[in-house]
Amino acid sequence: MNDLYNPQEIERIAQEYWEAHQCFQADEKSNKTKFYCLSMFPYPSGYLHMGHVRNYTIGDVIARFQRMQGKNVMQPMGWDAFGLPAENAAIQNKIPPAEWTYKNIAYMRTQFKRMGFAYDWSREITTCDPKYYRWEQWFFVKLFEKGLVYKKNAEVNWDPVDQTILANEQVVDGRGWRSGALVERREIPQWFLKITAYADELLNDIDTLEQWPDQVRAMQRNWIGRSEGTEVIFPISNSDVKLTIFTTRPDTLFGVTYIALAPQHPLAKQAAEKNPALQQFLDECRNIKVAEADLATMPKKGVNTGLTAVHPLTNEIIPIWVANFVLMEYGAGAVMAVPAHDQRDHDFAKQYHLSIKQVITPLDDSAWDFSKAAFVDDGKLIHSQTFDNLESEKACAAITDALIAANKGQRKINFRLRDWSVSRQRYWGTPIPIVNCPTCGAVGEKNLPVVLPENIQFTGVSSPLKTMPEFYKTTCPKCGGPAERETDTFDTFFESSWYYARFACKNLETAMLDERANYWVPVDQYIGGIEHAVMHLLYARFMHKLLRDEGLVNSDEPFKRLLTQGMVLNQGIKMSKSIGNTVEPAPLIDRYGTDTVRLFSIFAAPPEQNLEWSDSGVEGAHRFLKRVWALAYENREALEKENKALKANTSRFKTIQWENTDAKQRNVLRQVYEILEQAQYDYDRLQFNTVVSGCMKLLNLLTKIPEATHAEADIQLYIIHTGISILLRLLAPIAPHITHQLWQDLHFENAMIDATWPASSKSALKMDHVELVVQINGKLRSRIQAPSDADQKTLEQIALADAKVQHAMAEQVVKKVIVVPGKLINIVAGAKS
RNA sequence: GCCCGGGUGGCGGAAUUGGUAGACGCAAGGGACUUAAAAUCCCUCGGGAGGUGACUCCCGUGCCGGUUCGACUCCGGCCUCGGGCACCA
Repeated sequence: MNDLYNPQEIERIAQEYWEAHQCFQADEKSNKTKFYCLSMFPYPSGYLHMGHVRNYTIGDVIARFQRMQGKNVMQPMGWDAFGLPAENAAIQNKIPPAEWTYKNIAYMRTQFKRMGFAYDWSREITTCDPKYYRWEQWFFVKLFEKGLVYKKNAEVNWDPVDQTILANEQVVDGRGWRSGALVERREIPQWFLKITAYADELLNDIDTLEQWPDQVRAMQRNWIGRSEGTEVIFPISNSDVKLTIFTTRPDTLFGVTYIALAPQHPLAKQAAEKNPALQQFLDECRNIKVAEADLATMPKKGVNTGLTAVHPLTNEIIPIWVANFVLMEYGAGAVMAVPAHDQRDHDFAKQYHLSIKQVITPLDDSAWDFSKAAFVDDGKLIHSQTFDNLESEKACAAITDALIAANKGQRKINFRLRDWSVSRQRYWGTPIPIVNCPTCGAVGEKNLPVVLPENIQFTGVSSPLKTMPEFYKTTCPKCGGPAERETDTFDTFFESSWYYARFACKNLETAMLDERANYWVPVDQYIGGIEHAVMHLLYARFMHKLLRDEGLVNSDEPFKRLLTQGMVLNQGIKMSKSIGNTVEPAPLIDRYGTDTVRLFSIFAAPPEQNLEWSDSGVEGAHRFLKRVWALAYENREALEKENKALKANTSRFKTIQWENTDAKQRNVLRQVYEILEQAQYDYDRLQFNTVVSGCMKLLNLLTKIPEATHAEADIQLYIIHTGISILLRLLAPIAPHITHQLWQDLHFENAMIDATWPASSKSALKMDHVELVVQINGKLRSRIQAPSDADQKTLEQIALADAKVQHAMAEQVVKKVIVVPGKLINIVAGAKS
């Protein structure tokens, strides 16, 4: 052992030890409780950044902590290897996406290994590997045969110059990022998965996810957006066509003054054929990006179609408009507008001078100025024929019943959630295993995998697959006749929605999953960025239910406990290449070692919050580790000797007479155990930054143990021995290398990786006296000492007898005393009445 | 625009969930050691006022209001920063 902390050397030694003993290879044969710890796998962008370091350190701390709790831990790692950046790199550097991706993976793997993460590398998954995606293709064909897959038209961002489809992020100010051309919405046929068929279950099961953050559960609920309402049929005047709309406020039906259609609504398109102004408006709407945020923030506009509808209950004639804010994807792509009782309808009505008709009046009969705003709350009906005087809730039911009786409507549950579009018109993705046969139609491919050709030229104009007859020309699996493959590929969310299960049986070649998946899944702890709170997690939950219904897993949910960690910021803004404020982990590891970088990223902020980068904070973390090393070195000989004596059962620790020892010494030992208890609590609630604080406190305590008399030498050594053994084990999940080395050098039992978690000590924690705070009217006035078993009356008496309390009370009288045992006494005082 | 979070010293954050605001660390200032520097160690450190002094008092958790014996914590209304919004992952 060296008296200087040399991280590079000890980190190499520790990692070699773990490797040689295959410490992190998980199997299913253990009789310990299993614990599956999974961090969201990364996109292999090329190098490890601080966000990765933080994310994966958090996961590793949990995995190592659980292992020390005696669990059979599996912590795997893999690569979410398909995606847009590889195509962009291919255009820029003229390298095939596959080559670029594999090179990145190889480099990033070495960086991960350097971090000392406790991964079972034998389970590594790469999603662009046909051995992985063939099962995804197989499963898709199953779903296709089950009728859970269908094709329909959907809108995409179309770049007319590059002749390609753009991702939302590739559209900048309405123009293609490379060509600069005005982007258009274009309808193309796409494959969809029927996630809406599982909407109710996905919504209801959120209640079972008790160990997910409430925030994420709320976001998922809102995304699914279940709403109960009524479908109302409005016949079009002088036509057989009937227009269907969905509303959650049928009580306002008599206040409808116009109907608004989505620009993509078939009726709008039909009306535009004879209406050039309308056609121009529809064309204008084609220049809006597909993203909902763009739709919602642009100025509200509309055009009158000239068509009218007939009110189903009054037979009034109602004008039909087209409005750019109506979503074709939601409800029926048309809304009944009630400007008196809906703010957006109100704004639109004022803008285009449409009439506003009040049908709801506030319950307290207060006046409302409808020229200023809509009255959107529930109330009492007026101007609604026989429904007058009904309150909103009852009126909704009554009006819906009347519509049903008249055959003009029905009850309807609507979801905001839309079916999952899994087609991407991109090259670098999993080929969709569908063959289009001129006689049989779309047929699922039987001969799997459909391998993506990797050695290609990628230019960014269209997908190379579309120009490769050797790829798309095939024969129909059904009739054997000539046919063509789909050239679209899957959304990369598809790969990331089932990888967690495949880690259980990565090399399985005869099936997608086997019984091992049921051993490991559900994941006990899933860790990832809050940016994945809705889409990734919802798709993975959906996929899990599909796997269950196919008999491949036997649980309902994939992730038992979820931790969503914050981002790494530098000077208050997200670290990013484009802003140029990134901090490279590699040079820091070279300089301070992995343990320092891990320690800092754990200590600087709680996992769920954003982390502010600080160079001097890293120095501080390093300083702490050096002090830990120094403390161990100072006590090395004594501890080594004592540990050997403990093994030989000749230690004098057993003979210590605690009752007769100085209170100062017992006090130190009590604090050691208080810190241990707190750290345990913090580990359990995943607040690791305060675990580090606790370790720092413990170190400070152990370096300042009060001078012991000669007779207390054994006691002092006992405290040091206990303190250091607890400190090293508390720190081991966070800084595994230094603790591995010190544990060994001080001759503690076993290797640190196999050490057991420290047990608490009730006797050491026991206190005769406690300090309580005395408040007067909630303000801190004094502190008192009291026996820890004193009752409320006694505490009250001690508090009132206190000199400072008496001084502060002066002329006031006691009105009430509140006693919080072990904490405080609050005296409610006031002037004599 | 809609949904979901965050806001506490000069800075990162703590306060076990309504009970001592500022733990722990960083930065800063002062001191020790050193020929010097680095490293290390010790002390001070939210703001204001008073006292020679151990100390005492007042203010203070984005802003305004409320509930409570007591509010960083709960409720209502704002301001502000961030995440997501279906083809970035």
